[in-house]
Parts: sequence; structure tokens; C-alpha cells
Amino acid sequence: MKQTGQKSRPAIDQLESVFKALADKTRLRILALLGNNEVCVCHIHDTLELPQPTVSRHLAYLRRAGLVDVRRDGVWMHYQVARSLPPTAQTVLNAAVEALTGVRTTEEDRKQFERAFGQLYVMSTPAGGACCAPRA
Amino acid sequence: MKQTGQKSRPAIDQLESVFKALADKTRLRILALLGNNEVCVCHIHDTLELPQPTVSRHLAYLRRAGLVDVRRDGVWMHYQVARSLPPTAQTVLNAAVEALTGVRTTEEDRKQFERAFGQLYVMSTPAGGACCAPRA
DNA sequence: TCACTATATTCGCCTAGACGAATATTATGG
DNA sequence: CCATAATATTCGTCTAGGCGAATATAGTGA
Repeated sequence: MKQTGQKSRPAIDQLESVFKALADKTRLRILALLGNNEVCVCHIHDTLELPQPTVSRHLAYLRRAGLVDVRRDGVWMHYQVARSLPPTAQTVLNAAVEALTGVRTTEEDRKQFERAFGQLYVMSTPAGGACCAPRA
Repeated sequence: MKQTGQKSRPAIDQLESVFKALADKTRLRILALLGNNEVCVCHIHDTLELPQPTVSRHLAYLRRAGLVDVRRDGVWMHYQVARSLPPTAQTVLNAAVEALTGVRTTEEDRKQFERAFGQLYVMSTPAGGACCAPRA
């Protein structure tokens, strides 16, 4: 029995939505940066060097499409790639993220991230520390 | 050395194009119907029960995006899913087609195809025979 | 060369969604 | 409660691309 409350749309429509969400360079870069980790919004837009509203808008799109999950932590929002989509959609999403990891642009984004915030992804808010350093 | 004449765009842009091409229900149904086979345009639009210009327009989009290859055979055009995209794009395309095969709508499209045109996909023009029967 | 068929393209209209700029919201620390 | 910082939303504008209807193009066979 399917979970109650899930007005499961036809799978073809689900897939269409997933691909629409993937059909934008900025969103692809965001998803690639998320990878298997949880990343804070400020780190995303610092790394990608995009205006904050732009990042926020694309994150909202990804959220509405169900491709990312959010966790609030005080003032900060931590995003990660969704892990419990309907199987077919999840498969496609995983394949996309996987494919993205080999791409030049996303590799450079990751390097930029490490250069700016340390060599590892932030798995949670540093205890008692600020997430976003007031860099400039 | 990369092949000459290929003005290889950045991989991230290639992927974006692929996902844009996949971001439409009609195109997804077409790609799923093609699967591993070569299918004639008339069979596509008879099967999907979509207006011929609609099918043609979407095929044109897929062609421009490089997701399908065409073979002309007299009056008929036979399409198949592309097989020699840049590796990353090809991987994504394959994953998409693969994911689509399990989807209800596309299964029904295939059944409809078989009901109308025989139990197997047309691999080439039937020798001497018309591709599209003047059904109605 | 002409009619016919399969396929492709064009046109006008309309909506989704991208962008930058501005503004609103939410949580925290004083 | 206020100021501030992080994040989100709204607004106006612009373009890609969807659709149906009409039309163009390209092979084929007489």
C-alpha cells in the first residue's frame, strides 16, 4: 500500500518535473556541489559566486520539485540532495548527480569550495561557530 | 586528441541541453517508444495519437539537441536514440531511456504500438512495403 | 510533369520561468 | 524590543518554447 497523503502523480509527470528541475545550469551546479553532503546556503552562493537571491530562487525550485531536502539550523539552512523520491525519479536524480561529478565546471566549484571553507564538506553547523564567515 | 570540427561546448552546457530536451512529456514518450529500436515517424504519431506537426516539432528539437539520429528511407524518416554523444551526455540519456521503460504511460504506448503495427519494432523499412498503412 | 503522401516548418498566441533590484521574513544576540 | 544577519519572496521585464492551424518541402509513382 502506498503511503497515504501522497497524491502520486503519474510517473511520467514526475519524471518530466525532475527533468525540468535539472534543465538549468545553475541548478546543476548547485546539485553537484551538494553531492552526498549537506551544505549551507551561504557556502553555496559564496562558492558559485552568484547573487544570493538567485541561489535562493533556484533552491526554492529544487525544493518544490522535491529534489532537495532542507534542514533549518538557527539562521542557516542546510540543503542536501533528496534521498526518498519515488524510485524512478530517485534513480534519475542519482544518475544526474553522478554524471555531474565528472564535469569540469563542477570540479572547479568543489575546488573553490575547499579553498574557501576547508577541505571537507560541512556536515552540520560547527558547534557554536558561525556558518558564514564575514569574508569581505 | 578530440575530433576536429567538434566545437565541444563545456560539458556542463551539454548536460543542460540534454536535460532541457528531456524536460517535456511528449519527448519523453517519444524517446521511450524509440527505446533501442528504429521507428518511423508515422508509427510514432499513430501510436502516441498526437498531431503530426507536434510529433515533428518535438523530433526536430531532439534532433537539434543531438538526442536522436535520423535515417531517411524514401519518404519515410526513421529515428533512433543517439548512440555517440559525448560520454557524460550519453550516460545521462541512457539512464533516462532506461528509467522510462518502467513507466506506466510508456508501457501502454508500447502496447498500443504492438496492437497497431505488430508485435515487434520495425528495424527497417519492410522490403517493398509501405511503412504507414492508410489506416483510416 | 503532376498529383499524392510523409514529413517539416512557419505563424500567432500564450505561459513558464530566468534575471536583477528591491523588499520581506525569520532567528539571534544585545 | 531592536538591530543585524541569513535567507526568501515579489516585481517588472524578457525570452524560450509549448500549442493548433496553416503551409511548405521532398520523395514517389503514374
